[in-house]
Amino acid sequence: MARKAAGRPPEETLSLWKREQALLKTLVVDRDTEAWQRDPAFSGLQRVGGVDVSFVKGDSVSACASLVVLSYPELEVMYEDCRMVSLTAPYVSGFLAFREVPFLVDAVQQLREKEPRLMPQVLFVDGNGVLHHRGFGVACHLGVVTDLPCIGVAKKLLQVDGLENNALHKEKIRLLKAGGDSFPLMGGSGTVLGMALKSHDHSTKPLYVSVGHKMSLEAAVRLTHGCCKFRIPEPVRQADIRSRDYIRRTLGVQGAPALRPERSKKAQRPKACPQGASEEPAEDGKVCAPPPSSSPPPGWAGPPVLCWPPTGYKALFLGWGGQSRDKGRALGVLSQPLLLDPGLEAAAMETRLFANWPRASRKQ
DNA sequence: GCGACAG
DNA sequence: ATCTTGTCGC
Repeated sequence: MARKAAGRPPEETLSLWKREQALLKTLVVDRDTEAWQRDPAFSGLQRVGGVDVSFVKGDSVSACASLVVLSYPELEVMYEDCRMVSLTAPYVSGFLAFREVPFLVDAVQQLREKEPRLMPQVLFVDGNGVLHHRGFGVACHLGVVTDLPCIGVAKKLLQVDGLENNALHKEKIRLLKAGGDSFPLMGGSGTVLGMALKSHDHSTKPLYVSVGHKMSLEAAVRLTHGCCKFRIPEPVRQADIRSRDYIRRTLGVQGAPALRPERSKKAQRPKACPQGASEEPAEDGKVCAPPPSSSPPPGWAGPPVLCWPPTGYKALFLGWGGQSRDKGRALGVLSQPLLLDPGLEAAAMETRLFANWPRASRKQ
């Protein structure tokens, strides 16, 4: 049953939260504490972790918290823990940790008890570290509470302490794309709060890396770069992928997207990606086409239809034209390959990365 | 079109 | 976060 979000907490609660943040902030260690962090090749580093919380669509309480551990430098998943949780605290900017951290700590604790040998030596956290309203973001919070080195990786700039996503910032991003690897994010106080990082070649949109705990900013940035196959560091990306998949498997087709209205023929033709959409580089040899001998899944009829790629992917995926058994009526396409039968779904997933998608022409 | 607002 | 989709900028 979908539940509603809790409202914004009273000021009294926020005051308590601020006090707790101030208290825990004194425990943050923003320098390298481990030998591998200073090694040029991170020699001695064998396990990197990632955490994430994914939500059930239309339900602000049910979520899946995940913890994954990957080998380093291979970046292969060696441990995965996904669990459904009921969130209590609402999301309030600046207080993300109070919403998500308790469940992540549980996951770390369970790993500590059951598979201590798989304990990651560093955790990548979806969100900021010291780049935060009060210098104590979710990555610091999780780090202090678990005593693990943590790196904060945000996908959007948190505009705080004078940092602004303004024209100057955007200009720096353009320069980044052309040349450099990263640029510092300096707060009003003159302190470097984090770094904007181009996580791989051809990346358009930077990551915002900041110190969580027990690690220097330099090492955090360097390791983040070393853990990126795509824009998002692999540990966080795997945690995200797996928690979303877990929700799909657990809730089944109940959470399946509804049919979208039919698109015009013109609209169905492949066009250029929206600007900035190509966050994952295309892989060679992966072409979007219907599987050789495919037929519509039960309840669907009609030829395969090429659909728009989901946001963030330079990709196509498959859907079926025809009628839904349940939802009835209009010709339409699936917004996700979710309702395809298992074989077809696999095929569709394989074709998500499309090699020759035309790039958007940039207007100068 | 009000601006901001990590996830 | 979740949706989705032309875009840009003040």
